[in-house]
Amino acid sequence: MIARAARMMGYSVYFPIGIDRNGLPVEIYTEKRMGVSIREVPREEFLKLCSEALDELEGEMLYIMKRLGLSGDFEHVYRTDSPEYRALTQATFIELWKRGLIYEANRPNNYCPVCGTTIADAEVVYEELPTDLVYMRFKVKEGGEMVVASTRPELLCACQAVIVNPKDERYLNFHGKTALVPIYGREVKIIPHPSADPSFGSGAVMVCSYGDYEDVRLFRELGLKEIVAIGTDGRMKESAGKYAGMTVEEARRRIVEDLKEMGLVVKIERIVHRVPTCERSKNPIEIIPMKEFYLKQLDFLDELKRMADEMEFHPKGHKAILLNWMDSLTTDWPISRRRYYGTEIPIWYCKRCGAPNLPEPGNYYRPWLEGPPFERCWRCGGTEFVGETRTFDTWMDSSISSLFISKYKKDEEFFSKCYPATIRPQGKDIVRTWLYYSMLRCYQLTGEKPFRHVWITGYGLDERGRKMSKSKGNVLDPKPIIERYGADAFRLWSASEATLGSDFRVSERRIDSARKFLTKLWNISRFVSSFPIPEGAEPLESDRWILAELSNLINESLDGYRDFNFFIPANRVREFTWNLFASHYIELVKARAYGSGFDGREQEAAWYTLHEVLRSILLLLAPITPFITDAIWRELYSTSSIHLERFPKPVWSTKLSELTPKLVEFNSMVWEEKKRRGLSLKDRIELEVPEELKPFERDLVAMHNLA
RNA sequence: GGGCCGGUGGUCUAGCGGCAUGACGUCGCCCUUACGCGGCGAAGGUCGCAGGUUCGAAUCCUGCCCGGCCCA
Repeated sequence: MIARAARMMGYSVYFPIGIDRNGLPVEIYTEKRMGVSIREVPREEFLKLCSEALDELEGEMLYIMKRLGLSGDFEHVYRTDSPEYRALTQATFIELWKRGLIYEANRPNNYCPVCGTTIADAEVVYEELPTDLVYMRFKVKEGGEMVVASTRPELLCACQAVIVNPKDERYLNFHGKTALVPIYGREVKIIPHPSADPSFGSGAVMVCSYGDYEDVRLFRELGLKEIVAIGTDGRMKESAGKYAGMTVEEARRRIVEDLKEMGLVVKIERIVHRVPTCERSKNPIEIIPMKEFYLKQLDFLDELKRMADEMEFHPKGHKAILLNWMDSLTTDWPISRRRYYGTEIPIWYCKRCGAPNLPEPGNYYRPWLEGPPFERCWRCGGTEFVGETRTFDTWMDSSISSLFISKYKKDEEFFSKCYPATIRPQGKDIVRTWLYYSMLRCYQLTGEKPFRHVWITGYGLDERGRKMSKSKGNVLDPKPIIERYGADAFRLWSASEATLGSDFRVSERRIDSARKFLTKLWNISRFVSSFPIPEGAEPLESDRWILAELSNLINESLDGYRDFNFFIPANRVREFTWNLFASHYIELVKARAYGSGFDGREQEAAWYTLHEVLRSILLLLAPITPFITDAIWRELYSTSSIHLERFPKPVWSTKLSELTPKLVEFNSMVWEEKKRRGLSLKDRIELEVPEELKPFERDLVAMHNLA
């Protein structure tokens, strides 16, 4: 709709179609679909399976896009997993590496044991889950004991401190004393710290590496020494003692049993707790220190916020989602992933000195499979290398789509014309990823914003108002719906269901009512088409009235189109067409159009106006319902497509629209009166036309058979 | 705990300072020569709650309640 509307506003439109094929979701889908595990199948074979699964999905997607009438360039579909695209991702990495924006660091990170990889904060989703809050007895070395509550008792082995709120009177005399960690017997300090909430649990909190981000912060702040409790396989490490090798859940269960036996459990409370989970696998994540590559982002936030001000948001309010996200960032972006189906990190390490060696940008490199395109290590001159096996976060690819489509580093002239892109359409759920990362990466590479307008839609909700998601299984397959109701009905429904940016409920009944409007439009066209199209005519007063309303309609619709808010034209055109044009105007001029009681000049005026209004309605609807409008257009008005036309202009005076309420009211009054008297609508009735409506008198008399 | 968005007839939705918009559904009547996938009409609302500003508030302000999303 955006592309079609822009074209009708006179812009030359470039609408590339791209399929994002990288990343975790693909791998997880493939594992399920093909019944394999990424860890059991050789890498090359797994990649092949992914690629096959993707081809299937892509075929389906492209079919739906075409069937829906997307007016993009299907001749040149691009894919983010093509060698050209990946070469660009790698080239931009190499460029940023050279500029020192990328570094490797070992720090606690979100780790999904199921996916087997580090993930970024943007990929973490919080889930309310029931959890046991275990109240445990800790002996105090200096005498006495205290109760510590935790949802993660299996992390006792990594406990390095106990904190209490400084104002919490229960623990005043424990400040600075030493607690003994149950089972492990390690001595840890009892530290007063404001982040302990006296109202949660016992008010005493154990600080472990790492139960949550708070722990990470406290370890840093208090200078504690981290103990790695959980390994990348999701199992307890040696530091857990007898629990080593168990899964986290198993260890938790066993350690609680043991504590109970030792009489150290005071009570267990069932609570609902916010648990960070992996957006892809839906499993709880662990915070595990790992060595990963990072792209600097914190240093750029001020500039990015300034850039956000230069971009126009549709709707305006959704810029806040982006700014909120920027404000919540506290670490740089971890960009390396321990997965297979993604763009490879183009690095070979020197076997002799370990130095990372990067190739020249421009080609697509697969270091896990191929040798390096150079002979010697830049640092020590070594000649043997080992390739990096990790891949990039998929957003490293997706975030530069606006560079790829504008032929960045490939075609200077084209790039200078097409970058920044005019508009980025996307859902509000990927503001923190696609939108944010695009801004970050494109700014770092070009110093410019990636696009001028950002167009953000809401979520699709199911009939009960829940957000649709693949994991909840409440997603609707658009294919059968399009087949049942038609693409135009589906498009019209999607445009008129909710205003831009707000969530919309998917209901078949409503899609069906959009279809009914198209039938109505079809029938209106059939009626209008039964009259010739006069070259020109002198409109009568009632003709000028509907033309006045038409001017209003055009103005309002174009306002909507300029904001790319299709809700406005979709609903305004529907209302105008059904409730004014069909109900009132067509009825008003039917007699005149048929020529009964009017002369030829007057008849032609009606014909002219009917066609003029229909023509405008079709043009105004063309971006929203391209198929039916084009069919009618070619039948009636042209041998060429409606999609080559421009929007109509509001050339008629809008003055007479003042009379609309009076006219509508009068017609209703007559219909009601006839009904009241048990008259047929054809029957004669004695009624006076009100003074204001005198200009329409002859049409009104004919319409209602007034005496 | 903080932020954002929303709360309007049975359902959904517009309006965001001046008689409450439209759709779906419900009910009744109607072969009116474009359309019964239709036409006309009707019933149905203390516009989340409580205050305040104003000649006037669904609309602005304050507080609260409920729902959703995001963040800590």
